[in-house]
Amino acid sequence: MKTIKEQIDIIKRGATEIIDEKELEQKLKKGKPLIIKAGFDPTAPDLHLGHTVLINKLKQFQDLGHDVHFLIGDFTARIGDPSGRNATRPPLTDDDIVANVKTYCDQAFKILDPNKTKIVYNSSWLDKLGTMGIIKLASQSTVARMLERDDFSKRYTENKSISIHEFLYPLLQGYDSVAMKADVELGGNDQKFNLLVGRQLQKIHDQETQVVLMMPLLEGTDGVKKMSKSYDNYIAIQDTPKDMFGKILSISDDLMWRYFELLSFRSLDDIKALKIKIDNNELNPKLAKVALAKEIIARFYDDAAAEYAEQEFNQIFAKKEIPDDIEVYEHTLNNQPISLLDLVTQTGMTASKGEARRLIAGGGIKVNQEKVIDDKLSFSEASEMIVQVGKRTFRKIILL
RNA sequence: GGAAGGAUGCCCGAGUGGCUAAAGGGGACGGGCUGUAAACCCGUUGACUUCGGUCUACGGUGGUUCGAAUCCACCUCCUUCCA
Repeated sequence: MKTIKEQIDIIKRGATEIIDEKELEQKLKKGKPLIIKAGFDPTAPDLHLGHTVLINKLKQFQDLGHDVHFLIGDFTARIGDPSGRNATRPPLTDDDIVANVKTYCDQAFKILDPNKTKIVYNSSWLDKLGTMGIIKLASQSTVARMLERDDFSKRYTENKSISIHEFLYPLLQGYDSVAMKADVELGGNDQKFNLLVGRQLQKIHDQETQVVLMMPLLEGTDGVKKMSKSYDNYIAIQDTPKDMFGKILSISDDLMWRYFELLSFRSLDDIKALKIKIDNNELNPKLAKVALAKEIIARFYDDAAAEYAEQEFNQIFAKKEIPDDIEVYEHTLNNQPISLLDLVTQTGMTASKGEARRLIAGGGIKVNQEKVIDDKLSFSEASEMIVQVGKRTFRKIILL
């Protein structure tokens, strides 16, 4: 059993803010496992590295002997949460939710211990709330209070619409904490308001207030926006080792440190030492990035997969060779010649013939390692070729 | 319920009858340079095409006109002010 000081150090690592640290200490002093709450929306079954920042933290709590509750926000998912986005999300069906939750857990359990994790659904208490319950809940906060939330006040002053039910989400999320008697709630930085509502409501319900632990939002591979599927800047847990390697290598050097801080299990001292080496030109930043990529791949696959991903990467990009396992596409000629434009579009390498034409004009398509110059190129004889679009899309095409 | 303003391509945004597949910016993609980094430079950014054009597209539906993103009518949605 770790001392309270040691526990707090582990809990604090990487966190942006804890409200309130003293309360946390007091809770820990009781020596009982704490109820740790973290909510997930079962809308996007693809977990990405951004989610793992939080899951890693849950894992740490778990290792410290606390009681991790993985909260599935199935109630809200069935309504279609529009918060933060302009476009409303389509509501999910029950079947969708069941399927999503399964994929969710499969992925999360690559980090968390399934035997020590309780999965709870907020529909199990929110369904019972009823209209009166919701109105009562709504009476426990105020419009002014809601407008304190950044995105609400911003949208309000910008004359953008805010639906009434959006005010309900923080309240429902807060009510989850009441129903769960949460001791600690984990959330992203952007969740601060909602997390604090939990404390407020617990107070009203005469409960001990939860400690709120905020983790930074991980930037996506573009280094600017938060990692998110909708921005297409994410590295999914289910990405192949090859994709993971490529995506991690393509992040900027600045961003690499952020990833080290939030995703690597290396000690902070270790990371600092690495940075000093690079600053002194003793180490190519690329090599640090390779190490990071391999560490992460090994976490979700294994060392061999990480090794192989690196090899393949070097083959394609360093040596500019062609990868081993290329998707094969067969086409039967039937005495009809086929144009490269058609071929490349049919295989899905380009979205349209127009795009293919433009790519050729810009020198972006190669056949058997040769840049294609003529966009009228076509093939009439049985043959085999490697077609490359851009830097990373390869296809082996067999003409019969 | 009354009044006013608005909706344009992936996003923001200019455009008030033909020269508009629609300025400009962002993003994205491709090329160059590199370490598939950043920065920078160049190019592309609706589909089809026999490369002559054809079709689709400025919230929706109709209309005026030789011709509409642009004018008119109705509708939908958003915002503001008044009640």
